Amino acid sequence: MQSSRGWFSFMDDSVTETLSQALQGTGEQPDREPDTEILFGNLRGSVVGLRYYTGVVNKREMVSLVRQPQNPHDRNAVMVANVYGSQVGHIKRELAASLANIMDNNLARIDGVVPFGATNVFTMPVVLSFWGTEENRHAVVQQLSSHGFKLQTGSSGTNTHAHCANAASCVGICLTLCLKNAFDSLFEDLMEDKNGEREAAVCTPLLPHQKQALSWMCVCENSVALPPFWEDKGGLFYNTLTYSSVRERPQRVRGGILADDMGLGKTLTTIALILSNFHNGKPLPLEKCAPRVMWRLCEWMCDCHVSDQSLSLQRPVGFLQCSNLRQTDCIPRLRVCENSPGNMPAFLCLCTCVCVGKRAGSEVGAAIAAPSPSPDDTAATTTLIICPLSVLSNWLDQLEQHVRPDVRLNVYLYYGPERNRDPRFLSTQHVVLTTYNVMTADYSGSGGPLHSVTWLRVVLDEGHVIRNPNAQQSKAVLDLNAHRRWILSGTPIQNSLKDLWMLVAFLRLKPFDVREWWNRVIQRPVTVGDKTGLGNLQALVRCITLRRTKTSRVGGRPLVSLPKRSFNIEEVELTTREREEYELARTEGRATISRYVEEGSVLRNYADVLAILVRLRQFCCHPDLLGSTLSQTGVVTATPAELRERLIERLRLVLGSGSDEECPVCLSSVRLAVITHCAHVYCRPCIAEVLRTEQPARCPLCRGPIKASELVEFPQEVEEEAGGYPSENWRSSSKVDALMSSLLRLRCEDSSIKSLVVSQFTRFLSLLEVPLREEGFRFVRLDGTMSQRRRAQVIQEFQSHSPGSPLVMLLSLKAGGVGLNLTAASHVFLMDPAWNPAVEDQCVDRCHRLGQTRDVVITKFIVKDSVEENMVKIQRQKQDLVEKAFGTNPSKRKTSRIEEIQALMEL
DNA sequence: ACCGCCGGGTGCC
DNA sequence: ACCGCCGGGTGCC
Repeated sequence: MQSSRGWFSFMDDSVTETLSQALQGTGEQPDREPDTEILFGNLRGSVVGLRYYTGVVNKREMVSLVRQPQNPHDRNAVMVANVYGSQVGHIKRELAASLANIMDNNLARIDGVVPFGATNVFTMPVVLSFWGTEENRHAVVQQLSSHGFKLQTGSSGTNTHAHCANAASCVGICLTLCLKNAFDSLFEDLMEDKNGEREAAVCTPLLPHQKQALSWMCVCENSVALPPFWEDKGGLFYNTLTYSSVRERPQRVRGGILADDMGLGKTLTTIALILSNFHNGKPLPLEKCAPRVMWRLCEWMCDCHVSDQSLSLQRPVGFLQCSNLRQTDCIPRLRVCENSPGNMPAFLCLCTCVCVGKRAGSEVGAAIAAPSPSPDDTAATTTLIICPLSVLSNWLDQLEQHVRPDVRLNVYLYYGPERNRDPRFLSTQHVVLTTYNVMTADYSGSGGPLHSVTWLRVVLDEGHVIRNPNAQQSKAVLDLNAHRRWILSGTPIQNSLKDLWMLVAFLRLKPFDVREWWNRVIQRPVTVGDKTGLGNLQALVRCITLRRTKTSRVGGRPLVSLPKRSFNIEEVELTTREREEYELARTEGRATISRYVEEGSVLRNYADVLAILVRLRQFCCHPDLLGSTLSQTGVVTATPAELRERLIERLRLVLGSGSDEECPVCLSSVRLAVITHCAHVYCRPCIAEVLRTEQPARCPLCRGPIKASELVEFPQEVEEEAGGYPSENWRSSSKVDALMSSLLRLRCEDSSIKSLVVSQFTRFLSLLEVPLREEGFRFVRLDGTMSQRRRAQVIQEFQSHSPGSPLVMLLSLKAGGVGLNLTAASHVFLMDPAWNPAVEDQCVDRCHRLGQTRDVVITKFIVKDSVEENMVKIQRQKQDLVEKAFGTNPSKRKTSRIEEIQALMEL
């Protein structure tokens, strides 16, 4: 179930990057991507030599220009090809000389459209559009005019979005924004009733939305419909966007993108698809066998051979997590595998996960391959599933769990050094499961066993990982042979349309699998803000994608009904003694900060300010939280270098405490924190973007010069001084008391209710262990310092419903990935307010999600009359601010930040 | 190509 | 005739 943290941080970074680009985007950065290109103008030219080539075009058809530097007659030759790549002719010599120069120096991208005269015999006209970055405009115009050609500018061209072309401002911030909105609405209609439902061959009953997805997938696989934008024009097939036509029917890939939110059951639906839609819409013929659990136990017990003499087991082939087998039965007999992949729990064992013998290999294979009178190519019988390593065990678990125990599905785990690389063997399996890494390693640019098989179906799990077309794994994936192709991904579009191209290319959606047509027909029009382009994109996505979110509704009813959740703020009164101490610290802090405000040096002493704020926030939780390290030291006497050192040290302490600080660039929680020389904290990707685009680079907060080499890395999770607090020296606090009385009351009312206790301060979690232990609560703790393995253990323990299982989980606010599943808990106690409400929401979502059976109650403790109260007020305005921040400039944001601090300190 | 260009044939009106 | 003009041959790059 747990998705690797790595993928999520990857996603978050790229989101952050987009955001930071959006915030800084002025369109002036040199970027060769089509997004930033503008139209220089159009030029009428002619295509000659038509009679020598077979390529034909239609009226208004788009054509592409291809340089032919090796042409023996003219090294400037520019070939003209139609959408399908057939040569139509050449650009006339004189013009070609000029174009060659522009193309070879990459000064502009040149699109061609044949406006009319498509049936001419000897030559035909072509309208060329020149696209490039503003900085190259002059060179292009110059180059053309030196050959006596003049670009036509204005809206007279045939290009539909020419009117937008001169508005360079289109390219910058507003563009990114309108794109973002566009993405949001891209999927709007996708959750609608796609088709009826279909019965499944799995033993787990499918939920209605899963049945719906299954039948949609079956229709996608079985239908022979044309791909979008193609029309059958009596024998010829005509593309309504490129105006091209072909004689052979353009094949629509049998497959698509299942883009449901995480947790809606993409894996289960896919397993059901494999079982129920084999050839000609018939289910996969499966051999009956003894219930599989017995098989498994046999395997465990005899290690590598089985009592049933008719089957002989393969050699060990990989690693298998056996979490849903009877572990207690098997564990004593397991061999612990020494070279198991690092992030898998140690209870993994070397085992055989498939039993394939002579019988299974030959007879079953032959039965499946029996000839049938259908359009299906029945030679292909195997489904290849490729997934990240982190979800491999999930697939095995789910196959185990959902396939009826009395049938034998041959699943081969293509993983590990001993894997069977024989393509003939692989193609006799029902399912071959492997990882992107194994596939890519095998491929290494040319082929490999997986590329020698023609698969019935290829499934890319977490398919967004192939969004970078330059990555080896993407190239390898494109080169697989398959009849049906599926992408499973909760987030098919991460940050740009470019992500989608790779998916479309994988699905071989004609003609967009060729980058140029994708760019010309979809990407550039959409980027330039063309309404038709966006409509086309929507139409395209709609017919290859099914996406539902957990809030989607189908036919007016919610897709999945989550239990209610309620949110309370519980005000905590400090004791007189605490209040005195707090006021002392506050007055001191106020004095310091108000001095900075008067001097106008808040941002220069930002680290100091943060430290003061964190100190007060910690005080609200527990007076012992503030380590001695945060105490005030002399300020005036320090040299600038010492001051800087001190400030940076302060920041390290602030971050080290677990405090959820905000990145001034992306306005969300700092991820992969780095500290600048001038003592400000940013996400690494955010500041990297500043360094990349600004010359010379300046700190977005104080405008001081920054250098990449001077950034101080801050380790992701720092080990706070470990060890609990000795009970003798321990004292309580008002907030601790408030929590404990809630927990005790809950346990009294219903001892089966489990709670999450969340704080951003890891030390606070340690402090809380003492009273929990004293009151006899069984609890576990999950924080960022724990190994992947330990986390899995803790989660499993907490999620367990057995009588002695923990009632409380102490959870650090930022621990764990987004996918963390803590549905055993139905109460959430947020011990301290975070800057970023989204982080709190995320935390709550860990238990308020699919699988939660109880109503969820969230309690947030806020100390009355304190910074915390002010933080909550600011939080309320936060969403507003974030939205406005898109339109405001950095200096405005800087001011609002100072105002925010003043508000916090009531200055 | 119902063009342009080339180069040989030709040569007052 | 070291030209012009005519008309056939010819034709992408």
